[in-house]
Amino acid sequence: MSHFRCVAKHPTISLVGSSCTSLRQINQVHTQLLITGLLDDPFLHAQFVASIALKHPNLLDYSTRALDQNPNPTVFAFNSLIRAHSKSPNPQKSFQLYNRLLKSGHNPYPDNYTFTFLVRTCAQLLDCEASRAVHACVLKRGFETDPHIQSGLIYMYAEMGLLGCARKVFDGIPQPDLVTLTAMVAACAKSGHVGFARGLFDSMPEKDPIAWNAMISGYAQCGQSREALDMFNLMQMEGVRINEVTLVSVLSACSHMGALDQGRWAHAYIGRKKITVTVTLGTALIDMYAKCGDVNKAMEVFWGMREKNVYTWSSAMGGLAMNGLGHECLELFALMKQERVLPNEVTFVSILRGCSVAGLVEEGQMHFFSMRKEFGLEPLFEHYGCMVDLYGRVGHLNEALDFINKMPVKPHAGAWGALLNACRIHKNTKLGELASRKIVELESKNHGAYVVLSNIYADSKNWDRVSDVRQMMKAKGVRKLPGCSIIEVNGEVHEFVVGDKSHPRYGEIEAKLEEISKRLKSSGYVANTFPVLFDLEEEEKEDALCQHSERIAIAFGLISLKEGVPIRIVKNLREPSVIPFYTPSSSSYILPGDLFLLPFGMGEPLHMIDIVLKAADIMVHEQVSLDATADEAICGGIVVFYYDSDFVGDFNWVASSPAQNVLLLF
DNA sequence: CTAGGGTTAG
Repeated sequence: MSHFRCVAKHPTISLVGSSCTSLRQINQVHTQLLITGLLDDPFLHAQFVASIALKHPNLLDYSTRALDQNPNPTVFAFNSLIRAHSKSPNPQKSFQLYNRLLKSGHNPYPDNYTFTFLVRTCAQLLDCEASRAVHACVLKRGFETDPHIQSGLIYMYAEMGLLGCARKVFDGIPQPDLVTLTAMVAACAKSGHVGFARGLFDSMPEKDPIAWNAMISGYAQCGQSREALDMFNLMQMEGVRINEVTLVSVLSACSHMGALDQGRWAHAYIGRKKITVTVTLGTALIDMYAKCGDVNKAMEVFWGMREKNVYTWSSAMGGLAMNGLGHECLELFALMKQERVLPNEVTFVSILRGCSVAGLVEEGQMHFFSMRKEFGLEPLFEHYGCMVDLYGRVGHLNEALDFINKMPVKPHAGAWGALLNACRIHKNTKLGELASRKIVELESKNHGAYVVLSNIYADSKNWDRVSDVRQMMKAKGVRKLPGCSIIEVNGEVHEFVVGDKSHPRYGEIEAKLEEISKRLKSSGYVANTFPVLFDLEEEEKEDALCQHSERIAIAFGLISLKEGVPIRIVKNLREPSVIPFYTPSSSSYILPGDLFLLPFGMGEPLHMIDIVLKAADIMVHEQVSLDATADEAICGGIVVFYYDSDFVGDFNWVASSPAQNVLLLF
């Protein structure tokens, strides 16, 4: 039988991998191999098993059964199956194969290959017990010096959040190579120690594109979007090859900071460099456009993709919901089912949000129940939160509370948070108190609960209570997250916090701020100071209002952007970001001095603010609730028009949110 | 004949 070994690839067997697409064809080849006795050769048998296992992952049972068709299967055959199973939906089956390998006689012992695959299986399963066992076997058999296994172990421990273990492995390597170093960089970043990752990255004697990608995605995953983009610029300056993965991380960073210009640039770059838009890259583009408020562009990318997976569908649906297009979100879900793509938990978050923004309570309930019934998906905390939001937004506060009380799991802060938010929208102080108390019980450092509660009190002009909350926050050392505003100018991102004087052009900014104030006052503007900064004196309030980070960012936009260019301010507050969009327009029905904030997500505090500049007079206000009456909403120069279908033809609309009956015009 | 590091949605 040794003469078979001269054959690099037996023609019949290579047929199985390359041109057999159906089970029927594989069966035919298989039968041939059995009849001719070729499968008796362990070498050819292994080749056969390997090619089905790796090229037809759906037929794993088939290839596993084929293992028995040779009395003495080789380690290679076992390894191929273990490897294939490690990537399958049932990775634990690779352990069964490993046990069979151990029992299968003296000659096939597990080798270093076997363990690289088993380590992968552990990482896939996030199984600590199994990881310890596999690691122990590695040590027992002396494979711990194999660099493939070392990097695998680092990856495995990082996946499980055991950075200490990853580090132990790493420290045991006398001369870590490029791959193990990159694995460690990624491990540190994944565990949130991105600064440490950077130190390690900088110390690397050589870096390839993958190492750079690890660093960039590390920043992006830690929420350090700016650093991710900085890193990307550095990568370009150093002339490192940029690939698809780089751009996915860059787009993700853009999404999180609402950097539409940078995102568009990345999109153009993909086109210019003829980079293939894979499913992953396409999904990242959809997410970027949707989160930056350009939902039309997001959908354009979506429809242009020929391959779509759950991520793609969920992102698009989530993007539609986020931009107030609840009905469209649900239509897309119908289409997704038609295309036989199975939804997962994340898809249902998008669906429920779609129902929520469209105010479709019953449809939301229906989907919530169908999750388990139709798709076998157990609702997670997020879904319960969405349901509370669904009831709460339309004003069914008692039902929302009822839903919380009947939750089969202990209500989490998010569920109470959704209720609290609904209480703010529908001005229910009593229930709001309950909800915020619950949140604080669960998360004592949750500043949001205090802030919203104090907003509820401020709303009903209950100043004593407002001050109580304030005192409580001080006593417990709860601090509000500093809000910051980001503005892009010529692709460069500038960040401002309240009262920020650190910008190199602050002198000009200050002059512009004063000019704005004067012009607004001269046209009769009176600062609307009561909802914010309640513990200050009136003059201080007004002063503080002028120091808002949005205002500073706008002033900077005014001095640095050309007239007619939209000023786009992105806020960092709270995830998920809700981002509106703008359309520059030449027609103007509004007087100069008006400022347009385009809020999305009914009753949400503004996370992202788009400002369309028509004239140099601008005023900005912290936030506006969509539940405010039109009169209330027109404060601080913010104009929010309530939607009236008769208006649509007359106005050049910027953004509309039919579910909220809000139309924003300029 | 096989193997290691980087990627998307909440």
